Amino acid sequence: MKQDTSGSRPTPTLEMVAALAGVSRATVSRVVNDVPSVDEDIAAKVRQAILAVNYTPNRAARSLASRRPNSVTLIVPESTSKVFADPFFASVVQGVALYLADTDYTLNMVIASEAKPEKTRAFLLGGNVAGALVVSHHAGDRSWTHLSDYIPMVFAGRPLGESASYYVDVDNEAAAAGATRVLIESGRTNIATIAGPQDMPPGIDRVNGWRVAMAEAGLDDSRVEYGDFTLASGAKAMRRLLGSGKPVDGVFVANDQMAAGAYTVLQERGLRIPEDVAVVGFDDDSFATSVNPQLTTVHHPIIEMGKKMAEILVDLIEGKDTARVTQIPTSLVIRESV
Amino acid sequence: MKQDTSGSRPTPTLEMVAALAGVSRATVSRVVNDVPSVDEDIAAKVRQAILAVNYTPNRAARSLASRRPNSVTLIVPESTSKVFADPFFASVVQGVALYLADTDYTLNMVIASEAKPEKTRAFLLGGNVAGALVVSHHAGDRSWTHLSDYIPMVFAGRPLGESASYYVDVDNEAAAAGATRVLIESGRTNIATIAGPQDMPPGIDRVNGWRVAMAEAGLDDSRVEYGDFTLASGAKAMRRLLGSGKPVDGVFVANDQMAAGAYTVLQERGLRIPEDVAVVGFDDDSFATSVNPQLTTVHHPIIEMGKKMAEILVDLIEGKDTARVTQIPTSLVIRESV
DNA sequence: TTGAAAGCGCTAACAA
DNA sequence: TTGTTAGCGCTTTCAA
Repeated sequence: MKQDTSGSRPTPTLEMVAALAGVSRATVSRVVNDVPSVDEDIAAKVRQAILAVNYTPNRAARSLASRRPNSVTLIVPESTSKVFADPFFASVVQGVALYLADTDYTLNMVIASEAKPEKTRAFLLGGNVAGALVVSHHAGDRSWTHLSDYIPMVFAGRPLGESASYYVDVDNEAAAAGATRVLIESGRTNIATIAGPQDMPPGIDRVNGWRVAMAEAGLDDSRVEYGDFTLASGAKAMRRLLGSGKPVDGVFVANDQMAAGAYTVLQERGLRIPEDVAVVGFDDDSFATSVNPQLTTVHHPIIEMGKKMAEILVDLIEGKDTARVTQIPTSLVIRESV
Repeated sequence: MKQDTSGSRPTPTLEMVAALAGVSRATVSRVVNDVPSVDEDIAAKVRQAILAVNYTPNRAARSLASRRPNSVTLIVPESTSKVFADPFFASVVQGVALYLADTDYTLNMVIASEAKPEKTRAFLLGGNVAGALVVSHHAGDRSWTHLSDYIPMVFAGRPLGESASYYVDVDNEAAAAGATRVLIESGRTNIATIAGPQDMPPGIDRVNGWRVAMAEAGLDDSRVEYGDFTLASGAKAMRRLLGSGKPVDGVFVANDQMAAGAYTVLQERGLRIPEDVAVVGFDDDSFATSVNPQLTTVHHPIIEMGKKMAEILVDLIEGKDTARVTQIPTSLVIRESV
């Protein structure tokens, strides 16, 4: 870093702008905060002065004087952050950051250590933060729910069980049903599913969606094998499906990673996709396109989720009332696997 | 959020603690800031009062009064954030956050839009931030380097070309050479490499490491095919290697994802790993263990990188002098592919 | 519509 | 070793 030699002026303050524009600090403050009652000529002069001295408001002073924090916190439970490659996390953060960029709120992040939650609690409740977002990999994790009583909080994903908190999610069940219908409409009749863990909402909702579509078509909805959302578990589940002796000509897989696992098994047995068995995935992550033939899947708009979470949080902070649950629409991406 | 009904007291202030402990605010401030010159009995009394009223310092006030910002910013170039599944990013953030958790600095994040960089610039230079970290996927991206003249900055990864900035990285070349030696020591003699893009430092350095090891063993170092670090590109490169007619009994692949791609080709040709061809990867990410047989690879300590970056940044902020380049050690993870 | 003045909660000389 | 005092840079009544 360069030394702060000689005459390098201090960071410009409101005061300096006021002096240059020939008005009071209060007026400058009003201009900066877009208070309508300012004479347009004066406002223009002030804005010019702001540009001239290259003024940026001091956030700490602003927050102190206005008695309201200007940052929101993203809480990442330590367990989540341990999941090494977590595209979900990165994309939610991206969406959140993109939304907040257009507001006056700054985004800060904490890793919430399960060991000493008081630290995080104190930080959040100490009046330093306007609200918080929780991105937990296990969408069932609600250890922070109780803080909703004190500051605005928004969660990613439907909670397991009842909850009075705000959250945004996709309609996993409806999307899964839609994906299954693609299989059905392609003429497949022996359709199985590789489901996710039944202790997290996406795992539960996605099989249910499959069941709904199967039932409405009058097809057998008993062919389900479970995985844990990893590639390896998808391969194992596919092996079990194939080993059962019953025919399979279509599979709805609860996420793309497991679908990629299923691909390996299908292909090592010489089964063609989609001719012999059609596959539909869920998430539309990097696995969907890195696989051959490319996977038809449900697009999970993670960045949008992040944006929506931030939007709802800001609304909450500003006292607007909003719905507790927000579902963002998914879409089906038709590629080559059906 | 619960209503702020009736007698709910305001956030406790220094003043309240002082009153309760029967001392001046200055003394409380000293205790909070661990100033040594405080009488231990008084300090104890103060600490008790702090607990009693559940006091948390107001960060804005602190920052304002001390005239120094208490947050550091993580800059994520928009192009990086577009990389959907970026485990690298998530892990660096994790390391950074873990380190900062034990300091008084708060971590905030901005997505730096390439469209309007002035916004980010203004934020960073407005005196609101003590320092910044840059995590760019393309380690060559140095569009923020010039800010180093004004605030402390630390980058992830060796820059392309010269640079006067601070950065932390692994010694890609040495690590690649080490990985290649494992292949050599296992008795392989026809060793190829699948290299990464030659416009980013890791791509360059890793082939060079391979060359070093090959040369020192007196082996032919001409068998190189290039990929772009994706799984698909690794598969293609492997296909080219196999199609060349020359024998291959070992491959050093510049990252695990491409190694996974190479696996698929090897296995579809009926070649056994490691019996027919041994493979060593680089990164030790989730691909390394999701593949069968599990991949022997170089462990890239990303979280450690994040921690180190934060550590160096804090040192810089506090005026300690530190080395411009910091290399963190890698290790070889021996699994089943050699 | 504008300005004067009183703080926001804290730190940091300076004095005692 | 402790307290007094004067701000940090801004917002926000209140009066004009």
